[in-house]
Amino acid sequence: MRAPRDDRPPTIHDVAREAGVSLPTVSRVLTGSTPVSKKRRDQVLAAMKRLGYRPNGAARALVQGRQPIIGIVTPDVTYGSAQMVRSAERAARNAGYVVTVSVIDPYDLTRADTSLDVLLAQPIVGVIVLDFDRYDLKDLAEKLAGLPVSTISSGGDDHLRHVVVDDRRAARELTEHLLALGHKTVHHVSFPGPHGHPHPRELGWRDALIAAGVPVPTPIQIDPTLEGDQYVRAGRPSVNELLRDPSLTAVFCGNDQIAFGVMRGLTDAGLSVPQDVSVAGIDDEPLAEFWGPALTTYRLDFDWAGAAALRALLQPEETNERAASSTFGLVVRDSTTKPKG
Amino acid sequence: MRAPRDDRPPTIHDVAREAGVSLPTVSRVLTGSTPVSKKRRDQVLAAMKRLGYRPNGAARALVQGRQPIIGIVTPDVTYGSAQMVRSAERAARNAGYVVTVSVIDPYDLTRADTSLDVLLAQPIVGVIVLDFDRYDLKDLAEKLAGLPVSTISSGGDDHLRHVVVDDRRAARELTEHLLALGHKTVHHVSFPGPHGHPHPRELGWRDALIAAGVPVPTPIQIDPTLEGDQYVRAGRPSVNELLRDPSLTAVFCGNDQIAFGVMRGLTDAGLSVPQDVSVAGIDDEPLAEFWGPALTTYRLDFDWAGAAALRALLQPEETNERAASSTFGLVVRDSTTKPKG
DNA sequence: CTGAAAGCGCTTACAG
DNA sequence: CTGAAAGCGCTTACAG
Repeated sequence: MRAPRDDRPPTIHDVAREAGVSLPTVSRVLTGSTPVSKKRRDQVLAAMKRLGYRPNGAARALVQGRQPIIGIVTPDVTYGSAQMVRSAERAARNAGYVVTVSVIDPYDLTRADTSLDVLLAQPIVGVIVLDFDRYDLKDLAEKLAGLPVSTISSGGDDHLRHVVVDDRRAARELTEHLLALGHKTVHHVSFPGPHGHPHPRELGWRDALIAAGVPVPTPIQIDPTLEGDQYVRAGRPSVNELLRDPSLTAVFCGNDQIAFGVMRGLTDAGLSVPQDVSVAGIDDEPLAEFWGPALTTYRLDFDWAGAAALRALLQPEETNERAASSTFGLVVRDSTTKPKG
Repeated sequence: MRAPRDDRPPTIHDVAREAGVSLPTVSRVLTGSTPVSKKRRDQVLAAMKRLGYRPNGAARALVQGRQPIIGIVTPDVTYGSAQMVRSAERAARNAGYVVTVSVIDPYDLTRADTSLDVLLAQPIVGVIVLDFDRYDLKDLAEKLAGLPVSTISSGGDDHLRHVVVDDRRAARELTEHLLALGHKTVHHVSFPGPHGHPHPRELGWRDALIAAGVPVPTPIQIDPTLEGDQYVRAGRPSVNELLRDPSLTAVFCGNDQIAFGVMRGLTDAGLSVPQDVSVAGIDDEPLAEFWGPALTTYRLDFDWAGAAALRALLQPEETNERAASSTFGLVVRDSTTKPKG
């Protein structure tokens, strides 16, 4: 039944024999759980080196009942999610965990299923779901049932540990900023939400328009199957649709990438930003301030959120945090101004 | 010794009892290795559902001797590495593996050590190292000794399975493009290589200048500890250094992000691109074509490379591939032109 | 400080 | 098609 020795890497057993000590002794120098005499410790260390021994995480995990792996599920790899992944990864590593990232496209459920199954077949401690808003909640919740899950979303869900990055509020404030400048209304190129539902960013935009009692233009939808780094491509063509409304003076875009594309499209159409049309994004990517004109946008707490989601997962008692750091807020730059005339 | 039942999730054993079948039967419906009668299969499935059973990957891994996890080590999360991670992840998933990503900063070896140790303590099949050029080879190779490793680098290493994305050639061709336009020489803002060594992109630039017999300006170094998405910030300040040389007419930047920052800095200094100074990047990020002016750059085979590195890891016999697809090559846009006069 | 033994949850020949 | 048993590599009480 046992595979021939050479097929498998050396085990603790080989090390023990090589070092002339018992199995538990090897284990002890590995874990440091119990003191081991210097002499034996050195023998063991030398034997490990000679054999090229590497501990088998699966075996260790089996015994200890849990494995230091945390799964991260993200709908795409945009600036924001990359930031959250990075900060969650850093926090996880500091806590002794390793992070496994699965990009699960809410618009490609067949592949998504495979991805999730592969992820969930791993011995993981729990799962962090980024931009939870974009998933069809029931499906995902069912799949994850029984596992510790922490989510980052715009609103939070009472049934799950969650961290709130308030996209909806950000979108509302951004829209209010444009209205306050004197625009009669604000158009919107929307970031895709879950199947058939608007993203909270679209809801926040709508909130502001309705509260102000101004007309609500039909939002322009971009192709939801675009890859995360291709949103900029969606911006340019959407300009054609925007320009059908001659009253256009201000656009709020579902993220900075889309805004970059829209600005480019407007320029190509002979319009200037912000003189003819004001444009705002959301995310505050590093390039936003370097664009010409520098982009008005909204800084979200991505760095904070990743780490907070990890805390929520590991320490449920202190859960359900809400972004409150000073890095959250409107960033007014050069791409928005008063309407002409 | 056994932990109280309620502390641990249900096992195959619980399912077997609940379903009134034997242990191997449950295992068989799980793996599909052997046919199971419809009646029992249904009983088992129902029991699993009732109990919320989820297979324990660690146990499975232990038995099978290998675990479907592949580690990816990357120095940062820039556009190129994000692309490679994505394509490797996709290929891995299709092959039934899950991918674990560790961002390991070549300039922060203390943290790097922890990261690597956590990663290597996991039961992984092998490791893919992205942008291998940026690491201090000996250290890393020693750590990874004995594990299957595949690398993506500019040159390849005979001791390791590797995939070549020829940065050096790309940098050379880009520099040649600028020289061919009539520039007397080309300045360089360099992308950080491994400690104390130039990155292949810098070498390629130097190759071209030396081959052309033109003077080689001192390359401008950016802060190597910058995060991957912050390179754009390095571009602007480097303009001050560039402008010390009054003969400046062309700059090749170590990546597109740096080029964006440099273009911004030049504009801020009252110079126009490309009339006063030509600027080229390397990577061809999605934004390169949307920038004003659209950036001349070099498209590298990131998508291909990630998948190829996975193949090299899993099928060493067909290893050591070299980028050859049609997506590899110079992309001339608006940011480069002939020198004035 | 050290060793013999049991057990983590699962899969895989083996024998029907 | 099905069940009893061994074993994957490691850790952890237990007994000295």
